[in-house]
Amino acid sequence: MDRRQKKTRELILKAFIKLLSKKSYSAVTVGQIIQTANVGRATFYAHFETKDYLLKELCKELFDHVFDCYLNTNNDQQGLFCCDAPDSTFLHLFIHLKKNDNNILKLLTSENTHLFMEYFQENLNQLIISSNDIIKQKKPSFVPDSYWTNHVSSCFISTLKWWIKESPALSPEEITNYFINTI
Amino acid sequence: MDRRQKKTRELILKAFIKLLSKKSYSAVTVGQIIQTANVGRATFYAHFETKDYLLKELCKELFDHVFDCYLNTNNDQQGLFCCDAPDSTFLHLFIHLKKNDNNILKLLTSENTHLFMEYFQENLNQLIISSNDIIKQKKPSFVPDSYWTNHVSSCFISTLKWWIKESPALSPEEITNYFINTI
DNA sequence: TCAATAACGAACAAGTTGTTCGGTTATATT
DNA sequence: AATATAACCGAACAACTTGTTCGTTATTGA
Repeated sequence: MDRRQKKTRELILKAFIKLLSKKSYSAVTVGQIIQTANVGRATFYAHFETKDYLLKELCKELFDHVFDCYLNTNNDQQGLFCCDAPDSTFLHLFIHLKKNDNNILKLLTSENTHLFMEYFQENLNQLIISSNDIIKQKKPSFVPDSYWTNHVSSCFISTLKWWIKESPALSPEEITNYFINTI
Repeated sequence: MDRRQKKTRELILKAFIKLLSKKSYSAVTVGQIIQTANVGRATFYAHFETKDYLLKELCKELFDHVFDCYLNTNNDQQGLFCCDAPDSTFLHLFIHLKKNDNNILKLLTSENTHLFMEYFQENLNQLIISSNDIIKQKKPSFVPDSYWTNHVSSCFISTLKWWIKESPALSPEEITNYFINTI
């Protein structure tokens, strides 16, 4: 609605991302955020109940973007990635995550994995359930659905973390290959 | 050495465990710990540099215990678990972790997974390298060693978390079965 | 017994979170 | 263009953390 709201919200989110690229989540203080964003203290708390909510909102924006890209398969030029090849879903995710490297991936590096993971898992559950990805068909019959979902998303996250930390030079395709074929 | 030191150390560790069973790591404050342990503030900081170090020490004690149990295969009565059956290592771990359920497993429930995981991974690396577990032989040739180690320990942790959260009634044997056969 | 050493606990600085409130500025509407 | 509304400002605030200091007291091991 109000232009001021959007502006302030974006300033805060960008300041947050900027700070997250320099230090870990728990090391970022509200004081630093409002200083970086050039925003009043009361304003911050008018927008975000707490720092955790800020992270959650950030995750929400990121995943909304990523998953929107995945679901919009009817776009013209984007058919390159959005095809019916069975393992394209995860490649797609790896590609998007790699693109925004410095901004997004820092969210995985430190102790704040928990919140990120929680949000990611929700989305991934949806994705796995609603898709016909090869991953879904690979589920062994002797494990419960929830175990399999949990397993897949955990492996995805750990692969992502390993990628960033150990071998950032590898391509999304190679990482996808590791991911799919170890499962 | 000094009896007082051991006593204080144990009081602090026990107070910490007690508090961890009620609330999450980040919600536990040093003030609460020293109050529960009946120990002076300065004393706490004489023993542990910081709260993170306290957790690390706790992890160290736990894992030393668990891994000692695994390595001491020459005990008399304990041959039940410590055999040369290929997948006994992880079953062993699941059993030990299940035993101390309320104390240890709470460490995995919340946002402090990171520190726990870090410490666990160190130990697991050692274990995987030094053992001839079936897990080691299952490594696909196309992935690097470090990726595989990371993968296995991640899956172990996520299985553990799923176990606690979703199906605590399952036996260690069943969980081990899930774990081994999805990898 | 006695010197060393650990624990006590109060007080402290420095930093953090989240709230309040009166004043200022931008916005949407008329 | 004028105005009511809503957002922002920012200073001040209470409450709580962390980690340190230091003089005093109690325990230990030799």
